[in-house]
Amino acid sequence: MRKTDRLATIRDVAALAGVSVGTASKALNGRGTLRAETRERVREAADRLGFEANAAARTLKAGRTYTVGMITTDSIGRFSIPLMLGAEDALGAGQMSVLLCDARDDPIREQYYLRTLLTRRVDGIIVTGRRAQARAPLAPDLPVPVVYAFISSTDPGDCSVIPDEAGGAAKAVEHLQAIGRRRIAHVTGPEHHESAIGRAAAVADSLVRPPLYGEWSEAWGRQAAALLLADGTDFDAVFAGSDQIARGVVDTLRGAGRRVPEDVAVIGFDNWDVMVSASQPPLSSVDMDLDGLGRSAANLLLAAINGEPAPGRHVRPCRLVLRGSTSI
Amino acid sequence: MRKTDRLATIRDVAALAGVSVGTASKALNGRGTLRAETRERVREAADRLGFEANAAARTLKAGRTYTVGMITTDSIGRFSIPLMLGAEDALGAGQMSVLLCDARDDPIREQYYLRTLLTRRVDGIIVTGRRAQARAPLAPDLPVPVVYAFISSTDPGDCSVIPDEAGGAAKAVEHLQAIGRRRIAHVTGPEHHESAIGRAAAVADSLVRPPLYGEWSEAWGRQAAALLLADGTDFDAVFAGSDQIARGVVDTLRGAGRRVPEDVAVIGFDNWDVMVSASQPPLSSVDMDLDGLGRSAANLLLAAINGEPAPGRHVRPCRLVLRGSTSI
DNA sequence: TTGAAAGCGCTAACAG
DNA sequence: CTGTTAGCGCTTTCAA
Repeated sequence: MRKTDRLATIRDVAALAGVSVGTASKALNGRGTLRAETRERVREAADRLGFEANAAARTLKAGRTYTVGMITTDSIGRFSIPLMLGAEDALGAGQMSVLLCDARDDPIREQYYLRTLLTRRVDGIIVTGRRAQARAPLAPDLPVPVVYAFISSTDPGDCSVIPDEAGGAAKAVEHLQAIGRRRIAHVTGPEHHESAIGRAAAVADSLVRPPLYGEWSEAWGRQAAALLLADGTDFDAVFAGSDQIARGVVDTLRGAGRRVPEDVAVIGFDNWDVMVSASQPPLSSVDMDLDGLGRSAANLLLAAINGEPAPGRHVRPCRLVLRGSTSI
Repeated sequence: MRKTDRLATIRDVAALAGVSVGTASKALNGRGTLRAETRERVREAADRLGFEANAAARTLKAGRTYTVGMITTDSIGRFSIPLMLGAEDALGAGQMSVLLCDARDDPIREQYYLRTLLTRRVDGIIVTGRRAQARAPLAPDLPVPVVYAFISSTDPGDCSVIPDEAGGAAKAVEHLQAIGRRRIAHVTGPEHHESAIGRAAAVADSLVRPPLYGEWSEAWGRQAAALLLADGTDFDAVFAGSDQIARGVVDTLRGAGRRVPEDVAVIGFDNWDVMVSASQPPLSSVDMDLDGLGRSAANLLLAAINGEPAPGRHVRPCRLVLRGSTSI
């Protein structure tokens, strides 16, 4: 970068190169037909001045900002981040920048950000959130394409990309069965939480007893495991609704002398590195591929921006990652 | 938001209201002297058309974008997030938007993003990263103000906001001493890691034995605790370099029959909610106030944008959060 | 092969 | 009190 104080304009470049601004523009953008020597001279001048074309001016002319807005409805957290990174990655490859908006569960903030994004004429908007759940559309009839990622829109005409949580849960239980477990317990989050419900429903038929609903915390995992031990449930596997729960379960089981995975195999959900690797033994877990979800969302958005919208709910598979808690 | 397909321009508004664009502009921005009735009529027209002023046009005129770039040098992670949120919060209050750039430890990416931000004529840039460490400046002589947050710039003339890690460490040890502990061990991260070194140096005089350096992981915490138990060190407190390490320490101590905090008091570092609350007992920990750091950085950037730069390293205090692992 | 000029949407200075 | 006009920086016809 050069040491200018005011950023150079194309007029400065043109002047320094001794050409008109039109010529300078062509030279810098490889348009039109210019003498190679002229082109070179302009490039050099631009270099010397540390010239960077003013995006606002370009936008004004082109009607495109090459910017998308990313709104996280609830605060940015563990789930939104990989999503955002995936999206940012895919968008960056297409030279798009990302405007970050953290609405923090506040509808007022959300609408404020929406207006900001509209004012800035973003080419599109990605909406994401902390939990995989349907939410009301951002606003009716927006003049730019919108893609919902992780969360989905209640309007089926909107474009949403969501993980196949039920499928992931099924995979977990199928694996437990494949390693010979038949008495599977399920410990998961709150009964009013869509993810907890959906995953539980997907595995209900294979459970040795009704799911235990509680919080998404290690403490609940410990509590639930104690409960299972206390009430005499005969179980040889636990499918946990989150890695935190799984870890609590594992700790308590081992504390009570049950071997993991020999006596009880355990599978978590989220594949959260910190949890799965700190657990003893390391946790097998269901990975929702948030990164891929974000990338998908970004690509769907890019397609929509280019006039090829793909409305509807796009469901992406989860994958099972196996570690010590299910393999001996 | 209205159902237009192309966003309305001020000319549409003016036409609908039956006034000139100049008048419309004044009406919408509360400038000049207009009849109240006219003002109202224009406002209504704007409303009906769902008009949002084009930011690019404004930018072109005003020379300001009301946008700042946020570059995370290493990938966005646990430390950058609260920072970013704090900054975004402070900036949002000033109507500034944030362009997110994740450079992922890749200098090429970083320079690419820098150019993007310059092209977009951001009013300023915040640079942040995963670890509190000095780094080379983004580039020499940038035409916009830059503030480094959490990480700092090796150029003392740059503006950096960093946590007082040494102070935080001192606080931790002072508290341990205040509750009567005299034989304090220190288990921390890699010996080549600035944070580990700085914190260890700050407490060296109060330690019962040289610090144990290892990884920033629970596994290392467990290992180190086992080591302390095995080599016969007589200790009644452990100051851990991270909450993860602390948690590993606690688990192993309890497993070996030492009571926490009765026999050994433990303090962690980072005050990472997931860790401190899942630990049994909950962990006392040093909080670097990343959120406040981000807010500070944003405010320093805003000041610099307004022509009042505050170069140099700004050190912000850590605070000790007390929980069960140090109080009986 | 190059230059001149119009115009993207908006604001502000100046006329009327 | 309102309208006209110039100009922010750039790209893109259209002429020369």
